Amino acid sequence: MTVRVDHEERRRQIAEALLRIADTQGLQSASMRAVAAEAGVSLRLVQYYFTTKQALLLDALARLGTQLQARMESWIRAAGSPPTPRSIVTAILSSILPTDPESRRITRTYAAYYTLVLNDPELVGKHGTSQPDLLEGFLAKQLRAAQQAGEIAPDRDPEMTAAGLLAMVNGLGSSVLGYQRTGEAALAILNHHLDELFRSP
Amino acid sequence: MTVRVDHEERRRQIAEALLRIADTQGLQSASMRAVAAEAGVSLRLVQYYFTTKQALLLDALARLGTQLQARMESWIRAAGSPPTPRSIVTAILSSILPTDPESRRITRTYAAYYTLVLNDPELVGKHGTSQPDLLEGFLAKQLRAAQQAGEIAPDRDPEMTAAGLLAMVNGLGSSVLGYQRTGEAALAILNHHLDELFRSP
DNA sequence: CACGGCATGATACGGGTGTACCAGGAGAGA
DNA sequence: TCTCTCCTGGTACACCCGTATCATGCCGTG
Repeated sequence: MTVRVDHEERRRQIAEALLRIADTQGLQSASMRAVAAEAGVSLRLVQYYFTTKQALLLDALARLGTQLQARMESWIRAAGSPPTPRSIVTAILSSILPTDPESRRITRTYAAYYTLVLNDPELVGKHGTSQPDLLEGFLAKQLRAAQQAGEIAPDRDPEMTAAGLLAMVNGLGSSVLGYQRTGEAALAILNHHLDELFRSP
Repeated sequence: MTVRVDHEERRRQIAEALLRIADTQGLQSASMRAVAAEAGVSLRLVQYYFTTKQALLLDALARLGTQLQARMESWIRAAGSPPTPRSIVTAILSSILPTDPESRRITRTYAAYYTLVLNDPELVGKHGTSQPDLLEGFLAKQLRAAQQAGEIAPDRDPEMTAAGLLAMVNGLGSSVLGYQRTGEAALAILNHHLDELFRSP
């Protein structure tokens, strides 16, 4: 029953080669041949495990999402015990900011995919509700909890605040990747706004 | 002394064809041939007026910047007379949000250029301090004025707030372009945060 | 032992890309 | 009128792309 080689392992190896190229040279440089070379396999093998390029791109994107989720969960775990709503919110938002090599890599690659999707919407569209919406809801839930604990003014709208914070972090990330700001500066801006948000009314 | 054809007019015609393609099909579809066809001229002419593709890209980007600036100034003018700091800030931020065809076009095209620059930093790097920084400073100045007028709590840091707002609008724009939110929803989120910011302490 | 399917390699095909080259017409200055 | 510079067209070149095709090992199963 066991196949000769581990398909999943090969697919992972190839998909991660794609992500590596997307990070360092951009997605437009991630040709089938380049991915094959980066993964150390022949072009034919890339075709074999991912029939088409779009399939490869989608698979790699899914893996990237998994990586980001793992990173966020790790940061939440490291946020302190017991976790408070504020520490969770801070952990989530900071983990997205490109402040270290791993987050830089993830953010850069996401940005590359973003532009790809902009001009080919149905490439990724069928997934229905996208991850950002789920994250936004989770964040809003934490904000509401903090609100009930009296850490946030009661007249703040949790949904709007969550959406705004997420958008801000996204924009800050863009500016960091665009060399307009350092990761530390972006983090300082984020923390300033969190301090402003979390102060007893 | 006058040349036979108006060089500047031809260059504008070609560069705007590039921007039109970048908006509708993405920058990667803006090949020399496609731009020539869109502008209704021969490939040779595109080469003649812009020797290389990079020159064409840079010229078009400069024009895009001019268009955005004109839009912002127009919105500030329309913000009401006399303009208050709050109306100016609101006008600037709303004018960036992709809520109508023109702003959608500008934002989309900027996003396309952004990804291009990500993997070729020195393409646009020599321009020194970039426009966003200037805008951030201007915004901060308006916030400080509002602060002195008592419309904003005095313990807010104008620079940090300006940077945060700008990043938030940028992120909101991304989500609108990515079909995660409508332009109206993004505007509502922005206004909610502005209401929160501009309330007498 | 034979055989059928999985896994791999080499290479071909049609098309698109940026750029370079060659040629010619048209109007201005001598 | 001659000439020279500006402007324009057509086309060729070398390269890269995604995909398809043909061939050939190897291994488990009958």
